[in-house]
Amino acid sequence: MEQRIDRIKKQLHSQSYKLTPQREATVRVLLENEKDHLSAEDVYLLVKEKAPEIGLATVYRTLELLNELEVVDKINFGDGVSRYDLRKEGADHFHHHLVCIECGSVDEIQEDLLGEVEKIVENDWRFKIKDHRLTFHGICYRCHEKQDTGEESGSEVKEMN
Amino acid sequence: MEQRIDRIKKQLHSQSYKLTPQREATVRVLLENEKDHLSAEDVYLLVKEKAPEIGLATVYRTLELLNELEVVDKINFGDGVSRYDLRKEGADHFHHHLVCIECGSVDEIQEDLLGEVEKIVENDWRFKIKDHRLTFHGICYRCHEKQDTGEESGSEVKEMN
DNA sequence: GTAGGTGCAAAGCCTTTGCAGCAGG
DNA sequence: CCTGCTGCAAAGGCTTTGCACCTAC
Repeated sequence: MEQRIDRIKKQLHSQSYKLTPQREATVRVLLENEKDHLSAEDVYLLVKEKAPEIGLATVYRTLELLNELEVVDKINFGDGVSRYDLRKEGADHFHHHLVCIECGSVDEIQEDLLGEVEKIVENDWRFKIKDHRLTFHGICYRCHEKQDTGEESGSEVKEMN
Repeated sequence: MEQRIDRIKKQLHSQSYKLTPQREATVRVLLENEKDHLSAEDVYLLVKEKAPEIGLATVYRTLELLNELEVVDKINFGDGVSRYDLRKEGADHFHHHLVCIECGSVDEIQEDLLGEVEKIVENDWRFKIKDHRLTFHGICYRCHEKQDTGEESGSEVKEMN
C-alpha cells in the first residue's frame, strides 16, 4: 500500500502535480476499497472520516486527475453516477463487470475474456482497439442461492463486498 | 417502416398505452435515424421538425417508455448524455459498439461475439446473464486511412449492419 | 367522466467552475 | 511573491416531476 502510494506520488511529481494531504487521503480510500466501485460521493464520505475538512469539489478534482493519470478508470453503470475503479498496476486495463439487477452488487472479472473477440474486431472491422468496456447485467450467485432456498429476495441488501 | 410502427403500436396497446401523435413522431425519428445514437436532445430537435409543439419532457417520457418496452436501449458512452438505440426486432439484444476516440463516430456490430464468453461467465461465476454491454474505444478505419496517407486499402470492411 | 398524455416551468441531481484564501518554494 | 491547491458556494447540464389542461374512449 505504501509502495503504491509512493508510486502514485512519483507519477504525480513527474507531471508537476503534488500529492497533497487531501489527495493522499483520497488515494488511500481508493486503495482501501479497491474492490468496490465507489461514486464520488462515496469517496467523499469515506475521505471525510480521515480528513473532515475536505470539500466535495476537491474529491471530484482529485478523481478527475487520477483518471487522467490512468490511475483510476471512470466507469458508468447507467445509474446516473460515475464510479471510480482503481486500475491494476501495469495491466493494460482489462477487467469486466458483473452487475446484479437483483441486489445491485458489482463483481469484477480480472481475467481477459476478450482476446479472441478483439482479434475479430481488429481484423474484420479494421478498428484499432485502445480500450474496452464489458459489463454483464444479470443475477449473481448470491441472489441465485437466496431464491433457490426460498428466501425473500432483494430489499435488505446493502454491501456485497 | 409502417409495419414496424404498427407493431410498436400494438405493443403499446397491449399494455394500455397509446401511440399518440407525439409518440409516433418520436418513433419515426428513431426509425429514420436508426444508425445513429441520438441523445434525447437530438431526438427532440428532430421531432420538432415534424411536430413543432412537442416538449422536451414528452420526448424524455416517450424514450423512457420505449426503453421499458424494450423497443430502444438506453446507452451511455460516458459523455454525460444518455443515448437511445433502437433494438433489432426479435433479437435478444446483442449488439456492440465501436467508439472512435479520434472522430467520435459510433459503429455497431450486430454479430454476437460473446457466445463463448457468456458461457464462461455463467459457468465460472455462476452469474445468470440477462443483458450485456460491450463497447470498444479506439480508432476507426476511416481515421486510420486519413492518418496513414498512401496506404494500400487491401481488405474489405465488413458491413456495419 | 375517467384515465392517460401533454407542455411548461420548476425542481433535482450530479458535476464543474469561479474565486478568495492558503501553503510551500 | 508565485504557483498550485483548497473549500465554499454558485452555476451548469441533463433529466425528472408537479400541475393544470386536454383528449380519447
